[in-house]
Amino acid sequence: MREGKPMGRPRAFDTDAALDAIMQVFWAKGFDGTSLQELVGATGLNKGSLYAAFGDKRAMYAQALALYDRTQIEGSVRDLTAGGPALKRIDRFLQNAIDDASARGCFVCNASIDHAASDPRARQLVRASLDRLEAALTDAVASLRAKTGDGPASDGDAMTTARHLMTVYFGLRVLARAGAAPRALEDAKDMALRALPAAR
Amino acid sequence: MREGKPMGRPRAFDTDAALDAIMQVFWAKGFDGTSLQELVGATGLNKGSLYAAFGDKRAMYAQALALYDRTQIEGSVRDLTAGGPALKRIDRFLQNAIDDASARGCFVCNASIDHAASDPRARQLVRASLDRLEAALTDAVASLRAKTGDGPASDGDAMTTARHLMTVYFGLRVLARAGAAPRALEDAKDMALRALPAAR
DNA sequence: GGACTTATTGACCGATCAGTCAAGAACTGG
DNA sequence: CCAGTTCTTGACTGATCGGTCAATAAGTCC
Repeated sequence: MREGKPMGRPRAFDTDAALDAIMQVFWAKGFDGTSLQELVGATGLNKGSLYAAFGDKRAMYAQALALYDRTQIEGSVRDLTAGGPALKRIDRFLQNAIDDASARGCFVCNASIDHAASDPRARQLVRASLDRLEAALTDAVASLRAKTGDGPASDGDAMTTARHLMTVYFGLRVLARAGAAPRALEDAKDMALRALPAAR
Repeated sequence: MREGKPMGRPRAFDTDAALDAIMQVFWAKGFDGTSLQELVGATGLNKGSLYAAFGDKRAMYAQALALYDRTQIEGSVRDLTAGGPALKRIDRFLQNAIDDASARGCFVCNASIDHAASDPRARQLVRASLDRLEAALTDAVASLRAKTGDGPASDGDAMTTARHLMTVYFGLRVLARAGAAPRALEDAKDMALRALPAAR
């Protein structure tokens, strides 16, 4: 389905591109820090079109979060579960948080503090992204253990380790956004990697 | 100095109590999420008095952050550097982040994402609090190593470990605010503690 | 070519935003 | 008492907030 053109006047703009622009602004400035005017400026659309296409501000934020999950989180998940040495995959994952030059941090992390506390829909999307990340990290840790043959390596242990890594990841995101020295962040990362079974 | 009463009409309110009320609101709702009206409501003062006593909104936020440092951060620093088993002190420090029922999280952590990115003054205060925490954690880790006699225990190693713990702390704060299951957070905490020299 | 449907546009809405100010009240010093 | 100083109060500002709407444009369907 969805074959023939819909009736009525066709959209004059690319919905995906507009949502991407919206995501960039929310990502950098948060929910309360972003005004409709800024979204108008970033997308080049006018207010009416934005509301018609995406709904109200909360709905725009939710869709921006969903887009972040579909692109950025999905990218991290793919990298974490791809081939190659698992230790390297995990290292790169954490290093990305340190190297983020844009200082926007992680949208999911920002949303956790910014808006997820007051908006159930945002909270739900954040939780979904966190679960996906946790699963991907668990996968990476499990393949790490499998390779090094470090005991029976129950899934529970792998998940515990993954949860630790995810906590470190979000901590790095916060500290990076606070302007911590990269050296301090790399110290934290190194210590986290040293706690991995393969590094024993 | 500051002996005789000042001239003019005396303040009818307790400045410290008012600032505490201001801190509570900013802490829970962030900078952009807080309106002057809410501060008026929380303090019981009217706008004019607030501006006369604390300056504009940014200045109020900065003073609220400073108060947080003087009270909450100072409390954590004291607990971390107090007597008793160092492992227990560190454990309690992390557990506090997990047990936070108010879901306000840590004001410094919230500020890092919320406002420190756009306000140099706030950023500076955040950095100061982070440094204090890092120093206290380094102290706790050092006394941990000293007790277990785990090698020469250079200060550099202790600081590296402290940075890891601080990263975990902030990660826990974010995930707790996002509504993560306490079990997941305790898993992360346990893994972090297991990486400590005394636990080897 | 109408009838119908949808998108665009810019003006418009009331509410709220951060911030100011003049007038009066409460104090000290003489 | 009066002069000087500071604090309180509430009304007020212009700007901006999120959100709506009627008029018009651009398409499809018959």
